[in-house]
Amino acid sequence: MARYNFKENEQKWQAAWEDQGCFQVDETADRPKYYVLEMFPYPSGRIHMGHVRNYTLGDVVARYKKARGFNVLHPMGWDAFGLPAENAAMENKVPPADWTRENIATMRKQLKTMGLSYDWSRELATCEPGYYRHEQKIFLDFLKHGLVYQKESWVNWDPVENTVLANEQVIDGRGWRSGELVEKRQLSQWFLKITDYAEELLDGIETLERWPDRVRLMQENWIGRSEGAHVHFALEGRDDRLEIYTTRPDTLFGASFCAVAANHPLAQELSRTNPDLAEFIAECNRMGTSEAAIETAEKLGFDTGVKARHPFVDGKALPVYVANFVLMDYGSGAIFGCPAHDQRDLDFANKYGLDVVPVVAPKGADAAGFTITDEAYLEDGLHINSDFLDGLNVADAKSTVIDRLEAMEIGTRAVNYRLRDWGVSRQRYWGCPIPIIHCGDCGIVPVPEQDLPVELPVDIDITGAGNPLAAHPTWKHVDCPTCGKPAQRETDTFDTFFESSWYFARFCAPHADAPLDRAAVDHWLPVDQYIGGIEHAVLHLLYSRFFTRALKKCGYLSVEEPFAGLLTQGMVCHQTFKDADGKWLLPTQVVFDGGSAAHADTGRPVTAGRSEKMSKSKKNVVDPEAIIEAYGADTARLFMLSDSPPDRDLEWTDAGVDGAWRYLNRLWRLVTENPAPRAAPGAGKPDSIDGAAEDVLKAIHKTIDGVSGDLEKFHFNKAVARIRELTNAVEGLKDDVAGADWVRRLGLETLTLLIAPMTPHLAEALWHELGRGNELVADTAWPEADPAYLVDDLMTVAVQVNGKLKGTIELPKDCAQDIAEDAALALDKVQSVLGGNPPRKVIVVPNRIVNVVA
RNA sequence: GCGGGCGUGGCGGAAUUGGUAGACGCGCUGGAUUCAAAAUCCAGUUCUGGUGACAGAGUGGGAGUUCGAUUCUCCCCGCCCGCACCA
Repeated sequence: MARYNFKENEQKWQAAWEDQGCFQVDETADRPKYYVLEMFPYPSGRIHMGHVRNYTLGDVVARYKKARGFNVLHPMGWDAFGLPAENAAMENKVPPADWTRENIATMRKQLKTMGLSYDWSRELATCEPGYYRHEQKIFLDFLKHGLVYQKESWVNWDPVENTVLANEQVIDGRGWRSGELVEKRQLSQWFLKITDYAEELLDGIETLERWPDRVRLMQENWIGRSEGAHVHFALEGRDDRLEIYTTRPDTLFGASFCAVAANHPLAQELSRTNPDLAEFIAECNRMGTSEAAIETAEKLGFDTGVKARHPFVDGKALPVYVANFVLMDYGSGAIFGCPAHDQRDLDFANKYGLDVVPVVAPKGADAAGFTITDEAYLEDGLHINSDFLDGLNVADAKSTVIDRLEAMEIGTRAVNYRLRDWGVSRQRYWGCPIPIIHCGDCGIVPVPEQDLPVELPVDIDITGAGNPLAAHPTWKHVDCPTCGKPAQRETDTFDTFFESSWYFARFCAPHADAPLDRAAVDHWLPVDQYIGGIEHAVLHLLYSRFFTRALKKCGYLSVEEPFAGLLTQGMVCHQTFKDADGKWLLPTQVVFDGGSAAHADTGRPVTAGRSEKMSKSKKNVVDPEAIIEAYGADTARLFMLSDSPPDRDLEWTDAGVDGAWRYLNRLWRLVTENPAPRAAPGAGKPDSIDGAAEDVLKAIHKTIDGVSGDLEKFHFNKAVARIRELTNAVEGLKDDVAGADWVRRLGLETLTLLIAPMTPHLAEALWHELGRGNELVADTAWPEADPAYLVDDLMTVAVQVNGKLKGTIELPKDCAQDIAEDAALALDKVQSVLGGNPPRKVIVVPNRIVNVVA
């Protein structure tokens, strides 16, 4: 029995695709466009199973759409700036550029063994000046259009990476890469005005119908829109006013204090003459922002002695505290506290002995007797103790009080967002230099466009201490482009999410002189289908949506949403093992003897842990290269698609891989060991076809129909199941029935075409075996289902008595209800249950079911 | 705390708008082939009882709507994910 030779075939057909330029695209094709994109990888060194899954999913979509007649753009590139290159430089004394380029070469080679249908002529790497010079131009355009500003601000400082992090990069108070607790520091930073687009980004979510609800919701929460009011409190003995933000202006009559953040200008000012306050503020800044820190931290306040005048109650003055739970970067960094209707305010009031005045009482409650002790009342109700608001419900009171505040010119209706502007400055070497020059006389001077790119210096010493660009002896020293006097370059580089925020647009014309080629982006964008991990739900995917709008403002493109469809794939998981000492073990270090596992070398017992995401630290990784070497790319691809829906986690199992491998060989044998199908193609349908062959013929067309639908909806696992079912049917077809050869051949051709997007090399080999000469499946159209074969003349109808299945009957399609009823009642089992009595009722659902109610 | 999702055989997972639960695969059992093994092929495989035909139960648990519920409603349990001192 000849096994399928995957090594020979995979090389052969990859070469054939490349020689014929199968996957190179152009804009002139007279076919509808389809842009499918997978999130490009960071070139960390080698591809991992997550890549294999991601790129297999994308490749199936790309090949399927191509077969369906679309002009498919399917590019690949490298998200090549980032910290690991600098770490490698420190450890191995290799320049980051060399390290990155070597990794790219390795990973490109690995990806090519997977047989992915990329247009490699469009490959790009973000660390090359040919890419980032355009990024610098875009930044300067953003600057011109008022989308960029610099400001001194409190930032998240990662003490391990020695750099600033964006809010989106702080997970649970820790750096998203380092895992270290983030500190607050004040630095001068460049910001992109993503908040200008908060409303648009929020509204745009509605239009993203082909995005997972989960991601849409996460972005919605991240943007965090709330409606309320800004209110200005006059301060006793001072000229300035305190501006607070509240979503409950209706509770103003219950106010008993005001509080400002530790970093609030008022707190800062007062601390200069008050050492105790200065110490309190310093303590606040030291406090972590992690979950644990927040949970355990006491709500602390420091009474500044300043009093705020109540806007409506003459003579009522509220103490102004500095409080550790008030955030400077939300609202205006100041609040008023209404203890009766906010739990945290209540806790604070109880701690510091402040008044608790209820101003909303449940409908029908005795207003005079309604008191609050240790649980705040948050529900709707009617206002009490509130002068002109008394008797109103919460919504009406809000509206009324804001009208009054506006009339008095001490407050305004306001919408507030949780979203912050995107700080893009990073104190790193391996990133895109920010094209700005700081001049003592002229201030901030953009690098003139003709001087772009500002290239990274190659002779760099990376020590890990501080910013290497700032430490370079000459790089930062330039003459001011405006006045010619000595000046200094900006030594910060961009956050690496900057590069990935527009690469999908660059792929449309990756060799253009301008950042984007208007005709090309107008043709290709938006990306029709984007595929990648859920971990970018609020980072990359939100930044890209913002960038697209910003690029539109600068006249680069016309779309607002970059990704029309989004598929978020699950993780690739694998069993974990620990030895007796609790140390993680590689799967290869474990041997199974009966039901128990033992260490391969020592024989000591091993505990099998739960399946978790493949990671080096847990030692449960499987190297794709080894799998492709042992089984071939098609086996790996098929396995990735077979077992789990793409958005769910996938459990890697050796048995599953074996199963995929066995199926490939089964199909191979079915084609190569059966002489009849190898006859020349194109023979007409024979006059006589036996019923058994006719059934297979119907199965063929139903499978085409079903698989097409599954692939449209990305139900790859169901498509594989259907293909295997058809394989069983074709294999089971007896030789001696009329028309068997012809039907079998059609079945094998169909199977070949249907499986081609998933196992493209095998499909080419089968196509060749089927006598197709030099025709490539990659250039062959998707099969069409003949509607005539999709319907059956006879339907199998289930018969139930009182909802319990008693048997099935064969009925002509769409037959009369009384015929169905009679046939069902004629069943012995139905009769025995009825016991001679007439049925109380019979429900007939045509072509599906007859339910007899006894 | 807020928001969202999920729960189906030994396992991964299928089941149109409510209409034959367990497709397809993995694993397992028995058999064929083989000197033997691998590979391959055939048969079986939700659970319980029964040699068997068959009977009963069954989609996390409990109630409800319905002729009929994995699917819809309510309550509870368990697991997972996101956000989190957001005023």
